[in-house]
Amino acid sequence: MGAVERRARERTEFRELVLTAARKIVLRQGFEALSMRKIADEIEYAPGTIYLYFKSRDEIAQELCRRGFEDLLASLAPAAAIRDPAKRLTDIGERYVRFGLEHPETYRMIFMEDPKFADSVFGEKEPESPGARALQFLVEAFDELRAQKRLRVRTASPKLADALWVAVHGIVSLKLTCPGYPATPADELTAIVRSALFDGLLKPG
Amino acid sequence: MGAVERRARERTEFRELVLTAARKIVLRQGFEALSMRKIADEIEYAPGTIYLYFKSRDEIAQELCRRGFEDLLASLAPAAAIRDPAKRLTDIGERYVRFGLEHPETYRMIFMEDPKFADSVFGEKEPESPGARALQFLVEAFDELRAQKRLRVRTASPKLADALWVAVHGIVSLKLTCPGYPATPADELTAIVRSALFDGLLKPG
DNA sequence: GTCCTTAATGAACGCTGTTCAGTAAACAGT
DNA sequence: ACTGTTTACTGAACAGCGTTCATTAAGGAC
Repeated sequence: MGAVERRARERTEFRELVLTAARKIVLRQGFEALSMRKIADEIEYAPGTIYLYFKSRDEIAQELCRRGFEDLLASLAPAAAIRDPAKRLTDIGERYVRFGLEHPETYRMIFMEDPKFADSVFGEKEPESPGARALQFLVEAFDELRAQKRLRVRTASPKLADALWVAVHGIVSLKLTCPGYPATPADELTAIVRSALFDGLLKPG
Repeated sequence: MGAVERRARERTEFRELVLTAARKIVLRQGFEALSMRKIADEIEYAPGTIYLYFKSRDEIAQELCRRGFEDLLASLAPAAAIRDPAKRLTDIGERYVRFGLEHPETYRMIFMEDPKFADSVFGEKEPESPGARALQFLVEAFDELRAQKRLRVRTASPKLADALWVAVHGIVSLKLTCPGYPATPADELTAIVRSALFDGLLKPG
């Protein structure tokens, strides 16, 4: 009898229903406006029902973060096709900033709210948390640059990757928080940071 | 008769009482735990009373931001004594990062929450909002470098100032949101960013 | 002493996350 | 087909939130 399987399927279907509704609310009204009662209204169930499928509001938010981060990774993926590691890093940076500005609510949720939400992306000690995977992408590019003897610093690749990450994150998060500041457009900031980092880190030519 | 003056004084005294209590709560329990009822409890007044002195919770939060930013500015001030503009910029960056990490709740409140809070620092169209004043501090240093012909880029000083700002902000805000990431310690990140920016922007020597 | 302005209250409204006793429907066993 | 049990779901309830407002108590003026 497939009763057990059917229940499992219905369970994931209901979770999907909730997450879809939650995502819709976050996109339309912002993360802070996400409430269990609004989700319940949206899917036409009583508020209590959601707690039969999710432990808490935080679990829903964390799942949204996990998926949002997957979206971010997917938007960076095309850069992998670029052979030259320096150009690849540039492309990743530009894509990262673009994603953040085009999906402000998603980006806020992952990188600017409570640490416990970011935990769902970076937290798990697994060797391969989604966040660690993304960073590895950067680390490899720096390793390639080093192998090609194009780096003029001895700084370890993971540290260079972190530095690049904080820089692009700074651009996105400041733009999302301070309306009107920084006055310089995001793409110009990205270009300045890129040129400064690369002219500073790479050998001429 | 000084009745009018006395009322005005009592008014600012009560506001001060509220703000002090609010600050205490934010520091002890975090910004999200700040509530009108907790403030009322702390100062031993009814919740409604606070509304006779503040328009809303947001007004209190904005005033806390304004003061928090003044504290940040004050913590950067000693850097002004440094003659060499490059060393001055380095010192400002280090002080900025240190302030952010040592006052996480204050920093969060100003730069990572709702844009309306940051508005109290950067918003007003006055020529001299606190935020604009702070940025001017950076702009002047870059202007000095340019006057000394030590810059190897033509990029306008305000844009270079913005770029430096987003970089240090990136370090602080990522450290505050992602526990454990970036793995590289903040001071190392600061050093990498500094060296990359300066080696990239400044002429050798 | 009376009047009037002002300060302060605390109950109320509608919202929040979360829990839980109660109900109704689906299923299993005979 | 009927009973017994498991399951899904509800909606009322609790504690807390920001905010408003009619009501009360106190202070100053004449």
